[in-house]
Amino acid sequence: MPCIVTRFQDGNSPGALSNMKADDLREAYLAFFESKGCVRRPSDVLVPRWDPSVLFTPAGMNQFKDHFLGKCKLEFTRATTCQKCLRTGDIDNVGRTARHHTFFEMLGNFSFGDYFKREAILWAWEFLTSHNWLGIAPEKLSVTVYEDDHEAYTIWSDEVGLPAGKIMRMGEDDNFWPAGAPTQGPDGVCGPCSEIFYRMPDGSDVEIWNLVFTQFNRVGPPPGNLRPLPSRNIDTGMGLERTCAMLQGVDSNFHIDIFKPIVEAVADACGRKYVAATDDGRRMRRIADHVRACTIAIHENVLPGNNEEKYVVKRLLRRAVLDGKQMGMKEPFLHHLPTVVAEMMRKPYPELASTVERVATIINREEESFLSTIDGGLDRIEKLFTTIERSGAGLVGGGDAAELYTTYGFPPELLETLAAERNCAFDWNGFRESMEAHGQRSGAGARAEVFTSGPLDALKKAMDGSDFIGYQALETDGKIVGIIAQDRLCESLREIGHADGVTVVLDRTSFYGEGGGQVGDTGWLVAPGVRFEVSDTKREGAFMLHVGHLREGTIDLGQNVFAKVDYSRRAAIRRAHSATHLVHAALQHFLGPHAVQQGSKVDADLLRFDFSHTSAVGYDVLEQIETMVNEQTLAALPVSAQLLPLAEARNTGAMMLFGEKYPDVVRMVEMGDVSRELCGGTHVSSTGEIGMVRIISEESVSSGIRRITAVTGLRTVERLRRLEVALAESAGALKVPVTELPVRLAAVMKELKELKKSRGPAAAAGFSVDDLLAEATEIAGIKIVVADAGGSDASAMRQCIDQLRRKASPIAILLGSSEADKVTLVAGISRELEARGISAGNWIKEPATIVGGKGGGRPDLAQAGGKLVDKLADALVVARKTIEKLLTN
RNA sequence: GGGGGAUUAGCUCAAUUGGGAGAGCGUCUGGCUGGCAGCCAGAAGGUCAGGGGUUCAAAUCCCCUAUCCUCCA
Repeated sequence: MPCIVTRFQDGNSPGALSNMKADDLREAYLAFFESKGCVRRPSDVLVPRWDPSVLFTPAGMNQFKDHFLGKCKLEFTRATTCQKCLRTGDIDNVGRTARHHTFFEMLGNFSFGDYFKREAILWAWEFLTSHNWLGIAPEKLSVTVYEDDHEAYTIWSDEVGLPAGKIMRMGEDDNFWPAGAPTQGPDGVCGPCSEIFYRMPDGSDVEIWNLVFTQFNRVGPPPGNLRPLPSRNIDTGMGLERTCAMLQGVDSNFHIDIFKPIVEAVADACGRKYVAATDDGRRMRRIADHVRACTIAIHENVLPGNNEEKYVVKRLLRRAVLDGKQMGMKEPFLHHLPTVVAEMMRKPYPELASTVERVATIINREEESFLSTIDGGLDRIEKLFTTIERSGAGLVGGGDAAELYTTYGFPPELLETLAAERNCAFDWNGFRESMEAHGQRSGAGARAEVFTSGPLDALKKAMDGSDFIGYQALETDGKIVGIIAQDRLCESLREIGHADGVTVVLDRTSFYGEGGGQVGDTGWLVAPGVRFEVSDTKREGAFMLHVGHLREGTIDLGQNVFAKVDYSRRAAIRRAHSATHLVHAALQHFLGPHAVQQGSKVDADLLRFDFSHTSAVGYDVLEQIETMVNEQTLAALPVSAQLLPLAEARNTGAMMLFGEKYPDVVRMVEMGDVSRELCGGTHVSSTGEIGMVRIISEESVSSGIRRITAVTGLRTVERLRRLEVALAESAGALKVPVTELPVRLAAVMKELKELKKSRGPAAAAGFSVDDLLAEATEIAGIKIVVADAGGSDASAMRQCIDQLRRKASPIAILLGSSEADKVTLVAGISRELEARGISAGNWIKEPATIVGGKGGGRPDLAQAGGKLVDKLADALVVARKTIEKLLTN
């Protein structure tokens, strides 16, 4: 692939190491802070699934939340990272401005109760200005501090030596984190910050570095609500892209060495030239940004979808497709771009290369799906335009546009373009109002706090977690270290028969908490005179939470109990979990390496396994997979688990999931030489224990993801038995051997159908059309049939009328039938009578009232009904009189 | 998590105020035919997503469930 070298004018170079490449800046920053004692940590994943309060990693500090709160044991108190981040708050500005992105990288250094303001400020200054590092001319830099933060001000002025004119004091909206926290909230840790700005060649000041000094705990509204924290933290961030732009002397982040080639690849894919200051230039930058974000998100297995982070990816992709469409692109083109993104990111994130093909496929699919959504909306839009033209309004209403958008996903920008082609205006204000209303209706979801807190926080400070010994033992002594009822920590539990589950935490347990797809254990916590039934086990951090009900006695904090896992259930879960690994391996073998796990649920002798695959897995392949898995269970392969460093596990080729962040030491589960997977779950010791594995279904669960459900062990036996009984009973009923059931059944069905067909609808009701015709009376050459059709239903009578009309026109027919508590009448007349102004609908009205009902229909056929079953005969008499009168007039 | 929409023949989709379930393509049969989606005639093919309700009558109105699409968080 072409590597485009961006050249810069020397006149713009800010210092000694000008024109520094992004890769070099990243390395320099991390190396510098390493030299200050910070531990270099890898970037956290872009999608932190462990953190429910955010969809994407928004900042470098995210992976250190627990460190900041002292919620975990600190193995280091200084750290530095280059973090992949994604934010959508400023999405509308992306492409329009020089500095806004969705995806970006943030360089940061962090202190957890270690160094504070002085070091953070001095080091930042050193890194920026020292000729050993960036060597930026000091006169180009200025800073801000929070208005009350005299400490920071003094460091900047006295120690760094910045003149007063270069230090601005700003209010809480600009220089506090979270913004406006002192007066507006939220409660919790917060602090002033200090920002460093660079004077660009055009005279504007660009913020390149933010130093956050978290030193307060906010408690309620002011005054006096900011309490000093015992341990103060440093959280800093320097935007990689904008700092690069500064160093490389380019006017936009999109023109730095790792970004410009992506923008130009977009231009190539669109077959036109990139000209920065045009609408298309803006579109290309936006596409480049969005594709960069999506490439990495999809790499982490976040596929475009309908909620949460999946929806963000979808929205980004669709915006990019739309931009292409607005530039005249008719075919998918985005999928050419991930390769370029991976190449630009090769140094820091080499793993992107391994999934780039898959990413491209997924992007292509989403492009196609969006294009077909647009196609689907087009005929709807035609209808809209015809009504607009008819009304002569010359305006596409905002409400209509919003409906098209929210219901059918048709983008308003495109609608505006189409409207313009027909000389129609577009009501953007109305559109925004309608969207506002839609937002109101949807209801704003409660936003999770940045730092969540719960009843376990105190426990987390006191200990690392429960000691889990459930891999080896299913029974153990343990001490109760926490009791949580109604979301609150309690000293004891005395009430028997409480409705809501209570959570018990032990210092040591054999109970496996739900995780890794495996369901939680059940069982008992017992002590003399005490029985606590555990109905589920969950986990939070390293704590196992035994959820259940007290059945006997009382329990207290500090008490010792004996924890007994339900043995046979756990054995069944083990079987299913080990079978899952075999199924996973077999899928990869038969479908290819793309068929990676997307999620799973492992229950007692039941497993559900989701994996990436774009089409249905054929029956024959399923059969092969099932056979392979059963061969492996019959071979009774040894299963072992061992702890080893992550790097070592990676070298063994163990199955690892992209986008998962693994701890430094991982647990690797091996089954013979057929499966090697990182897994924290519980497993059999030989695959022979699994018993027979049967795949019972294969289905689509969302686009690009298939689901296999299978049973193991005793459940397979039960299932087979149940099916056999059903088969045997069916065969018995048809009096054939089981093996001949399909043939016989087909024959019976065929016979039944032919039988039904050979008898007409009238015959089914016990009379014939010919009989009716024979009983017909005649007035003025027109036949009249009025008859009781027994128990026929309305449909049979209709067909009967049709036959009569075909056989003997002109004719007027009215049939009635009765069931237990219901009378149905159907009347029909032939076309000639209809032409004379006679209406079946009018005819049927009077008889209908006789049976206590009403009815109507079309002139040539009408239907009515009533409740008075014994009046049917009367109704028929009336019907005959009525039609005779109508015909003689 | 919430809002809107959809679900009808193998496929793509129609069906006015509630009143007889349709078309095109595909399939099958027969006939015609020197072409680019050949033409003509005929036939088969339906749990109108499932369940409940309103009504004399429901594909159509109401409620519930499932699945899919879509917007928002």
